[in-house]
Amino acid sequence: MVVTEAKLEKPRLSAEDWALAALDVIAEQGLAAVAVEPLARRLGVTKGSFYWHFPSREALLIAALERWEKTEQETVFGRMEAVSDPRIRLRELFQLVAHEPTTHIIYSELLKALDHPVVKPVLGRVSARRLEYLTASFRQAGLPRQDAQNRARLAYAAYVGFLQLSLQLGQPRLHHDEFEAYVSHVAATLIPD
Amino acid sequence: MVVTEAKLEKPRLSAEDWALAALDVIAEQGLAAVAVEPLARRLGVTKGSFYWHFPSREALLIAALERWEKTEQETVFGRMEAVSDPRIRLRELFQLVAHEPTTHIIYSELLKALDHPVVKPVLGRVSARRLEYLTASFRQAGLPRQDAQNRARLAYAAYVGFLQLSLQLGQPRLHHDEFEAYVSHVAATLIPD
DNA sequence: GTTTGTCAATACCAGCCCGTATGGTGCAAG
DNA sequence: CTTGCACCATACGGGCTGGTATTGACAAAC
Repeated sequence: MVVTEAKLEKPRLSAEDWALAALDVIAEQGLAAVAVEPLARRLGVTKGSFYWHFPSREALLIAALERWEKTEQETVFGRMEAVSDPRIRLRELFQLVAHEPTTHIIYSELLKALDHPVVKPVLGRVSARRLEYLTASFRQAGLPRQDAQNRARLAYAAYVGFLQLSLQLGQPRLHHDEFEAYVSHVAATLIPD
Repeated sequence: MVVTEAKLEKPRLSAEDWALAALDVIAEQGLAAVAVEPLARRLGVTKGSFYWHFPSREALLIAALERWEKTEQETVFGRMEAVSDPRIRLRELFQLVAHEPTTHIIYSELLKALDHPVVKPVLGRVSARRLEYLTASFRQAGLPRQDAQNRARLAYAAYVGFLQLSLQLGQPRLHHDEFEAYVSHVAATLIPD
């Protein structure tokens, strides 16, 4: 064998390992917590390792966000492209928030770190893509163009707000049945007949 | 005269001056930027002054948030209590976001700082009060209890999301006419006939 | 006019982090 | 076996911040 893929014994990190670890920290404690030394401790090494793989902390953030943006696009859009009926797609979107929340947690954390110049363009692209997709879905559902655009803004704002309120604030602490009822209500309210 | 109220010549700060300055910094650069030494520089004094008024940085945050919570309640609710028609109240709420955004900027910044243990209970109370108020308004507008609660959650999530997207991300960069059209659309969509 | 209380300047230490410089491992190819 | 590369440890300097301690200026009260 050319490469021994036994990662458990000798960690021997790669740049991608650092990027993944950074995304983990973002999901757990936010982007501000992505510091080199704590990350190194977390990975069982020291800073010396990090500065071999990356020239600076900012380079790590860029790499991590780049990676997240790719997987995000594949995950969310891949799952939603499969559904042809636009009315059901919206239900799927809100379902995803509760049932597979990892990507959305990172999105929510990045939303809190928009001050950082590296984050803003990434989230700008992601949000714009999602908004366009929503607008197109509402058009397919029968709304005229202006209404579809405004409805998409409303729906996406509701998505973002619900993320912040539930993940960050833990405010509407809904359990399963309540959540399903809420999703149904949202769908009935926002999706045209 | 007992007290010389000439604040311009001799600053001679009080604890409230520090709290107000802290709120300014929160609105401008977020809660993380509220540091003692930069604040002192901003006020033209040094740390020695600060630690006479407050025992710690956290005490300053508590005082600032306490003050914000009070004025927030007076401002927002005072403005909304005046309107009797619940359907118009929602329009007013969204209008406030655009036309008098200072309080909402702070709310948005605090939303980004929910990690901090001091922030969470404050925003929890504020959000809960607003949600209750919204729920009551929707009930007054004719919705049954469950629907009113879910509609309030939806409306408030849309409010929060729009705040984050517009203030932080600058994503839907709407000018006046577009914004008015969006508000009308939201009202038409969320408010029952 | 001395005392007291309020507010502020200065100096200082500890903690955390970024980034650099340099030396030290292991493994794999020649 | 030794050379080289990939990866990591150690040590250091500098910056920024929180917090403490001490002293100083200035007004009002007595």
